[in-house]
Amino acid sequence: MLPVYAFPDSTVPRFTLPADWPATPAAAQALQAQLAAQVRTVDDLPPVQAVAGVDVGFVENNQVARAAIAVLSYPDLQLQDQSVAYLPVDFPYIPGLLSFREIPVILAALNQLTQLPDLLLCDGQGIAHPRRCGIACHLGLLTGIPAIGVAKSRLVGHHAPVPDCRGAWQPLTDRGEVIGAALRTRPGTNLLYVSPGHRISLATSITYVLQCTRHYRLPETTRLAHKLASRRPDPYQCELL
DNA sequence: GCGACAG
DNA sequence: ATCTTGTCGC
Repeated sequence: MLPVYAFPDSTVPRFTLPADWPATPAAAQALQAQLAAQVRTVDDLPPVQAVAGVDVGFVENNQVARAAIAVLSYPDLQLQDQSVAYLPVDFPYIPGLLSFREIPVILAALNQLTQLPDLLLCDGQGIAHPRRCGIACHLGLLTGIPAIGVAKSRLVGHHAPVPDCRGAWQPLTDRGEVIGAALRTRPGTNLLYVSPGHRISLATSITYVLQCTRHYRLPETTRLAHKLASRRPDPYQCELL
């Protein structure tokens, strides 16, 4: 029997929200301008042995946010660890300010992991954002973990038509700069919008997204996290709501 | 003023 | 995101 007093392990880092976490859209937008300056889009990642997919959903009439994280081994993509966390919602959904609504519950889920990933695949944009600070940038900066933005639709930017074959892509451009890629991960389906979050380049981001994609449009990391999330919570966790 | 607008 | 059955197509 494991001694309960030996848990949680104090050597595992605990992520917390900064003391100056914004409470209003105006404050959030101002903070993004500061954060964007700290984002690094050059490759600076360790040998990737574990990749995590993050998925956020809402329950209780959208009053409670639910974050699910699936950690897979890389490159074999076998499930290594998982966690689901819940937290009351305190910020509205505003295009461009998604991270302020989802990051609190994501940090809670990360803190429940036994093993931290070397790379994060986030649902949403990286620098393909009006102020170049999508949720993947924000999460990458707060955790220090290299992150990639993998969005199912476009927030900003434009691109040329993408051939209907897996692996094809076109640069996503906005105000004269390349901010990401419109990537085809599967023929006959909608594109994926990939952009660097933090500590990774666009080219490397595309490579990892393709490596994490098998027979479906979405990466296995995201699919497993989503499956985890939609799974009926056990009686024990129901008591916490 | 009129569209566009991650999840 | 979420509400939701069947159905069109490879």
